[in-house]
Amino acid sequence: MSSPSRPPKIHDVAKRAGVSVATVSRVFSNPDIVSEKSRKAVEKAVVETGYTLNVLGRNLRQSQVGAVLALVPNLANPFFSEILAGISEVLRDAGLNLLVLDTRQVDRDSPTHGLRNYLNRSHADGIIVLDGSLDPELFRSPACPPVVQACEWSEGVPGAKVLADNAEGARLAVQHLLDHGHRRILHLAGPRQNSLSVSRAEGVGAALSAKGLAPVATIEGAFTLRSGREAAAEVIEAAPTAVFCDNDEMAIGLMAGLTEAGLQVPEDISLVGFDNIEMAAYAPVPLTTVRQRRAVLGQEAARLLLSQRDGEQPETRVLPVELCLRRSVRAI
Amino acid sequence: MSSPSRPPKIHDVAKRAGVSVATVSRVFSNPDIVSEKSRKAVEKAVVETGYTLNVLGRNLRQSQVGAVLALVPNLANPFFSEILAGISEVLRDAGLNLLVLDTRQVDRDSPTHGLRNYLNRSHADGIIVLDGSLDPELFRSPACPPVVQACEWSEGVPGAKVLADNAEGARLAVQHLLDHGHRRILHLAGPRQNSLSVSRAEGVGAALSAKGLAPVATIEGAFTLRSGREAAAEVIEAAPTAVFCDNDEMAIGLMAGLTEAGLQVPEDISLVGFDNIEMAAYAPVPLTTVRQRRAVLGQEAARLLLSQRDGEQPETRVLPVELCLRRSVRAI
DNA sequence: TTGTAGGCGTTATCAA
DNA sequence: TTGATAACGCCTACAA
Repeated sequence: MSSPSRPPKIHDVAKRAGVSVATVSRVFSNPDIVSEKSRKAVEKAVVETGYTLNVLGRNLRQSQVGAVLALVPNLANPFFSEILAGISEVLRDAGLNLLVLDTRQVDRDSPTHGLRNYLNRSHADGIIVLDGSLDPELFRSPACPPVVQACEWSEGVPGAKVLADNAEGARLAVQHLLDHGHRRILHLAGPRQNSLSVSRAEGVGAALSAKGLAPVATIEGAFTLRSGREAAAEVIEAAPTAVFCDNDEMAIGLMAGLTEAGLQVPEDISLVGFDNIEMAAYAPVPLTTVRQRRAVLGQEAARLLLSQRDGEQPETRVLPVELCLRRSVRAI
Repeated sequence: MSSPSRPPKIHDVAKRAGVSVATVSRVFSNPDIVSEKSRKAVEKAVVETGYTLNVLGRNLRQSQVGAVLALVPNLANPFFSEILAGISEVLRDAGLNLLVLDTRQVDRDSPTHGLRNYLNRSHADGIIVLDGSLDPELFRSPACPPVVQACEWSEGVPGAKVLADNAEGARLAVQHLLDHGHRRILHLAGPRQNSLSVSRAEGVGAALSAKGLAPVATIEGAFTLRSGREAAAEVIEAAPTAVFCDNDEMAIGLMAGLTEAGLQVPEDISLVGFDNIEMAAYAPVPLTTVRQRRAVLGQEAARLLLSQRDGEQPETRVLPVELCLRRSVRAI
């Protein structure tokens, strides 16, 4: 408990406890194999010296970082925070830390400071990619630790994937609209090349084409409140009776835009979203939407990463989604 | 570029380039002091071997982790994600990584697995605390790296602080209500012991007492949408003409609760929030609120941490706030 | 059950 | 400008 100028090392503890450094080390990593007597002595010495394990030394020796890196397209976007919370939870139980990197904030391809330098076994023991717009080549280097893609994805990245059942969710949503008599259905989609947009467009197409229909229009948004609001004019022009939005934020933004233009939801236009963010229930008109469990998605991603690290085969897991009925859809 | 079973080390590069390991090291850390000839040779060898610097070795040698730890009360809460984005940005420019830890997810005081084990120079080069409910003693250990508190805080924690001007924000909000003729003002506050709640209550008190008034009631919420909605009954009972809410989520929740009870905002009750989350502008009634710049707060926190690391004195920085006028307040 | 000793990969010191 | 070498702090055969 004294306050030495230099932090105590394992050696100091050993000397004080009258045992070898190996014994001290064992008390930390595998207490059961050391005699009660030695263990007590070590524990006492640890308290007396104020020793704390130096993780840097251990990590170097064991060639492990003790942390997993999450690659997030936009750290400020609340959509990802719940996923991160799920990831964090599982990692913690496994004794691993969570590093996060905002892929917008990092040079994508600078050879010296770019993303590439993070994809290295000495930087992280594993990587969870939440950004589907990265160059798959980055992850194919032999120096790259195990990778799991979650939520968004891109082809060519090795490793496991966890996805919500995006196509099925979109299909459910549109089917719901069809069941309520809607025929003029508009799709307010995410960015064209985004993997989520692609899957959800599939689901939309599947539901509609079963009835011999197609969207009256597909508008490309940016998954943001603002882009939803800005789409209002174009939506009104296309005169749908219902709109399926690729996420809740665009739906709520569109709701605001429609209201400003004097249209009522759901009387004039029905709306369905995707995600079931908490705010969906508090929107001006509580939003009917597709729930995907973001925390579970994060947990699954972390679990898959751990099992991959333990040598198991990468697999793709598709998480079920379900429709959340509220008040933004009416029958016609 | 060959694919050796074991990753190349600095030694391999040195041999291949016909120089010493020291020279290779210098090419990475301080290229200018090595001759062009040697540098070229090393760079060539690096490419040929596919060498990447092993950060673990460097970190041990330099007794640094290359990362800063952010302690967040609830990683799933979108409020913090923007702060984290600000932190991340500044850290990145300084070549540091961001580790995040959800303080809810970690045993607060388990001696072997608890929070204490993270507050260690071998775990992180610095710590940014966004949780005001932690035991200050944790941060007083000599093994603890530099600390900065941001947003929430508690007394007794050493190091710098960055805060929004909470009292002034609350004062502005209540003054705004007073200016619109309101006299029966209710305060929907955060948890009683929370530092934000305390400061904001001060501001509320200051504005009201200047007019010889006091809140018609103070209700304790939990900063959540749900707690706002649940407060509706109690609010209605107290019959205020206006409510100041300690954050936007509670305000929007309350708005929903009031609407369900058949009251109109702002006709029957005016509402002011705090934070200016993006959703505030898209609430059923666009919410008048106090803006605090969360990204800036995060940036400042990171900057203060860096300057503290460089030996400068810890300081407290109070960031200005401003009123954001929308439609949830009307004159009476 | 315990101790000894070598090595994890890098950087910094010092001398050349 | 360069090279040899000793740390950095810990873990883990291997031997006792």
